[in-house]
Amino acid sequence: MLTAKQHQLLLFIRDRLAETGVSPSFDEMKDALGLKSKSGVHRLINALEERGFIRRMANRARALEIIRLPEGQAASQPAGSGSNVVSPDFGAKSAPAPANDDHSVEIPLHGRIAAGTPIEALENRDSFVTVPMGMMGRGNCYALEVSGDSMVEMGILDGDTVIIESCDTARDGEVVVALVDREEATLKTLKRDGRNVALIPANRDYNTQTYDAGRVQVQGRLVGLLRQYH
Amino acid sequence: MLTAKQHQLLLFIRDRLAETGVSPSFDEMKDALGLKSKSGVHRLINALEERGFIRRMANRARALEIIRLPEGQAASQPAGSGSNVVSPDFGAKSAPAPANDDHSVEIPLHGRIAAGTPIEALENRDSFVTVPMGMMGRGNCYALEVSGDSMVEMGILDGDTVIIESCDTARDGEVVVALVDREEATLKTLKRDGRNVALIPANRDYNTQTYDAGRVQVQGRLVGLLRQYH
DNA sequence: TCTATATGTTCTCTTTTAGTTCACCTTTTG
DNA sequence: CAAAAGGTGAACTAAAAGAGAACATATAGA
Repeated sequence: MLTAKQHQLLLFIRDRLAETGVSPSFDEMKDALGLKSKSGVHRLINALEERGFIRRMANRARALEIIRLPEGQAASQPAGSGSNVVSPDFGAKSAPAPANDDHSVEIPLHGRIAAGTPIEALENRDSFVTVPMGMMGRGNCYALEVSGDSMVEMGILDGDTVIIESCDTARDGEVVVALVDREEATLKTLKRDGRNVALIPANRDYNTQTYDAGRVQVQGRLVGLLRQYH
Repeated sequence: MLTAKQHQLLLFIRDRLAETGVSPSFDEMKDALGLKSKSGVHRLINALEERGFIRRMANRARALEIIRLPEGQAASQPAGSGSNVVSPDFGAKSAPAPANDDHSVEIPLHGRIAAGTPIEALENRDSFVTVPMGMMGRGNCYALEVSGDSMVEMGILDGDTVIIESCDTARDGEVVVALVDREEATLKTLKRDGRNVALIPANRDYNTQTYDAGRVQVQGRLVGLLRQYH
């Protein structure tokens, strides 16, 4: 899964975070790995992000976060709503009224989904997302956080939260969560072609992958999307 | 995740909250960090809010609240409210449960917005949209339905519902609802250029419109987006 | 209602720190 | 061998941080 250097860097970041609570800068990581240029670090960081081990805020200093660790070691709590989140108690002045009836539901956030990597199983069962009722499908739904830009041309951006309705079949042209070889979960448009199944990204920089139908398993279909701007 | 200063400030706020139950004022934070101006504190607070470590109420004095702490340390309970802590009653919940608490709010759907046409005033006062709490800004919010494709390259598609926080100013680069000549409302990225204001679409087929600042009135800024797939 | 005080927000300017990209080279590995 | 991973250095861009002042807003009391 990881190369030696990537692994080394990941552990260094973890230690720094645990010790000081502050992520290391590229220069510090460069020194820690004994490198002389930080562009190497840059590439390693990209690799770690692509593989779903860390998350970071684009163009922000020291904004790294560890999402999981390779085999064995326990991952730390991800951002967002962990168990220690406390709900605010806004005094409602001109504030909109809380929706106390059945206009919304909470569904579990099962993790992140990226092109070419498994869903992080994110066993945090205490991660939930509130979703407007109307956005749910009929079946059982859960949420995933999108990682990567393989679907940008369909308006699905990195960081978006997608609502997935569990199902094991899909119509041609639907966007689905597909598991390939029981390993890699991806969010793609599905098209069938005889015995083959095509998983089509919405980004010119990525290629359509075609597999034998037996290798692809549909896990759900896209029914909604939430995005927050900061 | 955090820079040294951000981390330092966060811990200071936590300690103050634990000791006195009251959040420190900007001046106190300024002194605690050894600064001579509180504008720096303001920026740090914004960074902490953006990263999801604290929450605050707009224009309220000493209204900070710690949501979580960086790796390791446990978040402290907020002063006044012990009752509204998210209860860890997972396990029995594999089916989505209705959200009967304050995780979502209903905001009015004010109509549709398109490039170059006024918002259809949609005086249906009975149109509401349910929105997850976390997606709201701090101010007064309302929803609009997007019509047209002038923002597709930012992942805002025809038919999407956008959440707008009412405000009359915006920072450079923010996506805003702008009223031109008190007539045409559009959803665009705003950039200032001296006396002029540019409204930039996210679609190669549309042109940036530049107006004298006096002709453009900001009505709100984009804070969230909802999309349903059928 | 007016006003003083405390507090929070914005703005501009400057310096420092940090992240990104690129061209090119070397090492490792399937 | 070829591809992928790793490494270097430099130029460039952007964010963080500090200062100081003007302005906005909330609250309580006259």
